[in-house]
Amino acid sequence: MDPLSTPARLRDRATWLLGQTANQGHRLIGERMHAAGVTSRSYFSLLAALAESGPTSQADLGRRIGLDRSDVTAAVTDLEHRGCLERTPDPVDRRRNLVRITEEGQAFLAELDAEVAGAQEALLAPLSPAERDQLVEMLTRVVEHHTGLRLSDTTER
Amino acid sequence: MDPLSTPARLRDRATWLLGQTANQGHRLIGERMHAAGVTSRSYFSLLAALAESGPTSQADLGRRIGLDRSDVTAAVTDLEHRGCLERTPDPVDRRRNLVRITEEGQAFLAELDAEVAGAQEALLAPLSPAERDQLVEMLTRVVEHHTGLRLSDTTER
DNA sequence: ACGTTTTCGTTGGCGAGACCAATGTTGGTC
DNA sequence: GACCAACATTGGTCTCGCCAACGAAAACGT
Repeated sequence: MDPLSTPARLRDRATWLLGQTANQGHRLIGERMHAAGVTSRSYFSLLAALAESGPTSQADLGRRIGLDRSDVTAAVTDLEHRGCLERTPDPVDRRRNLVRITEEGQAFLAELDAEVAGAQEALLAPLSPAERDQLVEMLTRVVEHHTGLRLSDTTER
Repeated sequence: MDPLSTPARLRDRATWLLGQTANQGHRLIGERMHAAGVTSRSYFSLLAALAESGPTSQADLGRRIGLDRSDVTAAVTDLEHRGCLERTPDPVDRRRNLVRITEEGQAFLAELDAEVAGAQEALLAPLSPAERDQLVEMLTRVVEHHTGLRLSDTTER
């Protein structure tokens, strides 16, 4: 009837719903990041990886967050100019650049982290806390199944 | 510990999990579409919308599946060359092109539909049927909340 | 009846993201 | 010492989503 309704073949597909939901999440995070002065979503991933694992080579950094080495280079260069991290040659292996987060970068990460947390809240607003946990658990299982990664916290029990 | 593990700040976020899952679905569908001779994912959406609602203008078509008018033009042109649809000027409103699906297009849609269905199965393999229903229901609620659309089948009770 | 506004299809282009290739440098291996 | 692998960097391609502008045509307001 409604000439503007979404085709049933789309709206019943989990893949389409996942794409729509992921788009909303991207949009919410993008808006908040942009307000914080960041154009790329990967900056948060980079800073988070750095904060959690100390000085790292750019290649490891990219492998960890699923970013191409070339894209890591560009992002690290920009973040370096902002004073969020330092890039120094590794004295042990002179092929590598040791990237370490600065205090300024940690403060910026905290700011972005708050924005990201707010985006979660906004995205999952129509779901109860129990449902959100359920959703995260199911998605974790699906991602683990297809990537072979272990995302579950096996260490914190 | 593991130097290649995903940062906790990412793997615990619903937005990141949704993005990862959507990417997997995206990849599965892309592979199957490519095998069927289609490079763009929007072709399925277009054919589905046409099959479900009869002859439509390109603008309505785009609004329905969330595609820009310019991109609709390119896709319709290609699908027309493949013989999947016909594009004729609307005698009532001569600004519009009436797009209608051909029998060949319906057969192609059926083929793509089978591929898409297979991708669902592959993506949600680690979930039980009840969990899949739950996931779809929750995602539907989230998408409805953010888009204002009514995706639920209110007509089929 | 007529000027204004809106809609339509089309073309062209922009920017972000993901990906790939080549290059020069350095480490490791045999 | 020769050969291969990994690193960071540059530069390129391709897809998507989006926007701008255009001419044609319909709808609207007075």
